[in-house]
Amino acid sequence: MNSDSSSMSSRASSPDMEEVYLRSHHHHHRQDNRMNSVSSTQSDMLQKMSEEMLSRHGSRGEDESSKYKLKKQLSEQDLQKLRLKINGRERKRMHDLNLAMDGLREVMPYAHGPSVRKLSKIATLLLARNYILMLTSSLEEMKRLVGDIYGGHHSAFHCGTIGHAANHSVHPSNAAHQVHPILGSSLSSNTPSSLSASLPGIGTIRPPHSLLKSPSTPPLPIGSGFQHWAGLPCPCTICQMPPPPQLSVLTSSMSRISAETKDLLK
DNA sequence: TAGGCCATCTGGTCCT
DNA sequence: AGGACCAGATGGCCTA
Repeated sequence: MNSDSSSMSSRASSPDMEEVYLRSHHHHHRQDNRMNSVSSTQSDMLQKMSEEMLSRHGSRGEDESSKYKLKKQLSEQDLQKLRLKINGRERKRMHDLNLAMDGLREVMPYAHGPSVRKLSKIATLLLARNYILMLTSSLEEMKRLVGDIYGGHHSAFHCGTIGHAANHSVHPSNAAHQVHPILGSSLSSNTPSSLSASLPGIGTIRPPHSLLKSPSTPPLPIGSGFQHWAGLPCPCTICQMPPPPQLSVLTSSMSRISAETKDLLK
């Protein structure tokens, strides 16, 4: 499954393809050859197309019939140009969609790199969904815990004043800060099952054709190696400095999750 | 070689 | 009318 961007770009997904094609029918590329093979019969196809349109829609109203008669009246070359124009738009649309998919992959807590195979589209979407569910759940739990402990007056203090300043001598990405003291053992004791209980979607990467089950379906364990949930960020504003390079402390944990997810998706 | 994934083409439908 | 969106079909590439 090699679907990296280089291969993608090699597939003539450029919006300019249409123009290139219109200008010349000399193709050297694999994809171009395919297009050429398509276009070699294109005249026949277009002829068939217009004939089909007429026969298929012959019983329709006068408007539609005249519409297709009008289309029939277009020269073969015009029809071909129209088809290529439409194809080009569709290619561009799909290309943009793929760019958006790449953008989504970039912000996913997933090991990136030249040696790492890119997530498939379906895996990207499923992982993104689980990631959002996880973040939402984390946020809710964070709010709940802060509310429980400080009665909703969290903003009036800084966590450094309540006894874990030592941990703040390093950036939150430091391992010493992975389990936030505020959250204590309740979080560090989180097991995959408890996480799954609060996060029905997490760890539910499924085999093909059962990929889109509802979150209420029993989730699969995301991997035997995932023993605890650490790495929740400090909720206080001082600790909320922008995490380099792009994600929060959750990244390390989610990287582990996604690495195991990737294994499941192999 | 089968299956997964993908890009592309195509016709239909909906929207502006 | 033209463009956007969608889904089906097709065929190529890659991996187990």
